Amino acid sequence: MINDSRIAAERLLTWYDHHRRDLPWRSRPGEEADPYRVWLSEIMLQQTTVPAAAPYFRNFTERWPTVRDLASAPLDDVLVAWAGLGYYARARNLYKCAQVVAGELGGRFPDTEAGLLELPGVGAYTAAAITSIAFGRKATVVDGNVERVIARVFAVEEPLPNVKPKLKALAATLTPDARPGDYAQAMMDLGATVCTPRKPKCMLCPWAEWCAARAAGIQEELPRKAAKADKPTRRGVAYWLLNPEGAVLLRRRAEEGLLGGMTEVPSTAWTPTAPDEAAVRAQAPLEAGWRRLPGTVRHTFSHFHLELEVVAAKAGDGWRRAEGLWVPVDRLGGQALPSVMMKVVRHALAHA
DNA sequence: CAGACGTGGCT
DNA sequence: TAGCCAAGTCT
Repeated sequence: MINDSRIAAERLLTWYDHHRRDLPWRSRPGEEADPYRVWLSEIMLQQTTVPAAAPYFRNFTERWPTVRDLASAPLDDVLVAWAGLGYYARARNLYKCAQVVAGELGGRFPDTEAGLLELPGVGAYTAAAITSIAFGRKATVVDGNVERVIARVFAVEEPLPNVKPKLKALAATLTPDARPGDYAQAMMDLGATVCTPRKPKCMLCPWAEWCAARAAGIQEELPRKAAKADKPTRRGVAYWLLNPEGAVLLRRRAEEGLLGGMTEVPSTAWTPTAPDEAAVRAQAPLEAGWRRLPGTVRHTFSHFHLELEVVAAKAGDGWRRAEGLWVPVDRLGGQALPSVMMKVVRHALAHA
């Protein structure tokens, strides 16, 4: 058990100094942090791995070097740039947040947790991360990594998510006054590289000698988690429609909800049982000689599986009556197509 | 407050 | 293969 939090923090920071990773959003030692880059990276990293976020971060910062640049961009450009990263509400909130900061806040991010918490898309974790990393002020950062480290060090056996408040309170008892940003990143790095979910590398851990879970031999079992509900399957039919000019019919999804504001290949509703012939005809964007393409597009969202059949047709003279936007096939890359829709596109291109 | 909300990589 | 997992937030 850790009985001297000051010594534990120093030990962790020393470990961090020797194992600091070079990440695109991380400032060099001694270099002043840019709150915009810290904020942008933290939003992108929510529920997202470092390798997945890194290229997006590079693209965003190259295109929009400041929060004012981002706020000045059309929302659709931001959604196109975000396409493929997932959790699209983050992109919409990112844009809203940029408007607020560039507008009423005069281009400066709040430098307190309470102030940051007011911003769209910024919750407890992100507020603490920006406070400590961007502004060098003390804050207790608790993400999934930190929860795991704390659950193990203190051998907390109650399951997540109910035990979150307790883990945060325990984490706060360890947070030092010195080097807030480095400490926050050290805790997360420790969880990401040493105190990993499976096969933790306890031999490399700066806190191994104080770890209660390790002492009890239960480090791989912690943190315990409540069982998750299994995912239902929904089914639908997507419509691949080409006009005489070789353009594809796409639509913009509703601003709220799943894939909100993103572009899609038109489809029937996604329901537990596949739509029958009549339903497919009724929901088609146009009367046409629809023919079924072989195969199935499968995709898994956070809370359900999706199976899409694809039907294809060439639109006749009345093609202008279809609702949506016609996009030439070679310009689909400029659309805000989420991954599931990219799968549909690839499937149609391969089989149509 | 439990459920909605993406994706890709790893085991 | 099927499930688990990643620097969470919003409603």
